[in-house]
Amino acid sequence: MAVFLSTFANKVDRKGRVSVPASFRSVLERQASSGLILYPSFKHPCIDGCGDERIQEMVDSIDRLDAFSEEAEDLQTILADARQLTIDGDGRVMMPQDLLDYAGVSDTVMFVGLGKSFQLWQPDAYEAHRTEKRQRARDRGITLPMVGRGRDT
Amino acid sequence: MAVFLSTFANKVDRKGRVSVPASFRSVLERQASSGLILYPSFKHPCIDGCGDERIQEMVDSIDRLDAFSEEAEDLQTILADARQLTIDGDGRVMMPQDLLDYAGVSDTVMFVGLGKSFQLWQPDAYEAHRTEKRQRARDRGITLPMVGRGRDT
DNA sequence: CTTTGTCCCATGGTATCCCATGTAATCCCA
DNA sequence: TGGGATTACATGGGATACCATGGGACAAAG
Repeated sequence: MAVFLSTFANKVDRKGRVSVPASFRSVLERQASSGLILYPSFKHPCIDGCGDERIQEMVDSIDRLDAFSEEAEDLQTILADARQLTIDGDGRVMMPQDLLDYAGVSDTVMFVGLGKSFQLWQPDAYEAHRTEKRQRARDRGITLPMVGRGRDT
Repeated sequence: MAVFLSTFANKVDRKGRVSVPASFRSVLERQASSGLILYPSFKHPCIDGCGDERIQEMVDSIDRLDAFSEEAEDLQTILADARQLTIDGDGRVMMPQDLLDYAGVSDTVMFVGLGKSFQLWQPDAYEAHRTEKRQRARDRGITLPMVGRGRDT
């Protein structure tokens, strides 16, 4: 499995530790990620996460924008706010308290797979977010222009 | 056989396991799928299913959209709701309870081949769905423009 | 010396593996 | 072509391994 899929609700223990879902860990390992990277989402009250690979792509993408442009500066704040966490021997990470606060997480956090990246949400907030997005997708008549169609991939 | 064809009614045992129809398994194996992927259908009270291959295409397609765009977010809900299941040595998978609930399945589930993908239905619901769709096709006098005739797709 | 993060071990629940059985389809040979 | 033998497949149950989680011990930092 090479992508982050599905959602998992895990507990934050009193020491601030959280188990990273096993399937997410295997994706990260495949990326040769030394750990995982978290940063506050600028669109939602949640935490964005990914592996080294994805951050590298983001850095490259930002680098391609005009230097000193407002857009580039804004996006660079993502990098400034990002935290690199190491996964311990039991598959857990220490969650920074300020990120937990930002997402409103107290004792349970949801890992949400988004393909090449993932998010961490407070359970109720995620449920609301999910329903809204799903409804919107349905209303719009969801379509996905697939790349590689017709190929025998 | 390279496509998902026909329908099969299989039992969900008390542990939540279901045998994947042998012909479906051989299609998945041909795709080099390590398992199969299920997600709740947008349009019907059933479960959509496919192999890794198709999900990978979806991820790539979403990845071409601008990161953080609304469109990408809507589509990512599919990935968030998706589950990757591994097929065990006996050709079975563990069905997630919430997906069973979504489709209204209790003890029997129907595997419905749709060519490049498939669906899982509660038997009665599927029968109703099937007659309705067949009736509509007949009423409209449906035709099918064939593509790629002669190709090995 | 207190606090905070890391490491190690223990535990309960659950998914996975392995083996057994019944049944239906297929094969084989007369 | 019929009928017994064999295989493939779906299904059930018990044993095992994995995973999320909690707590204590140790080390580093202030």
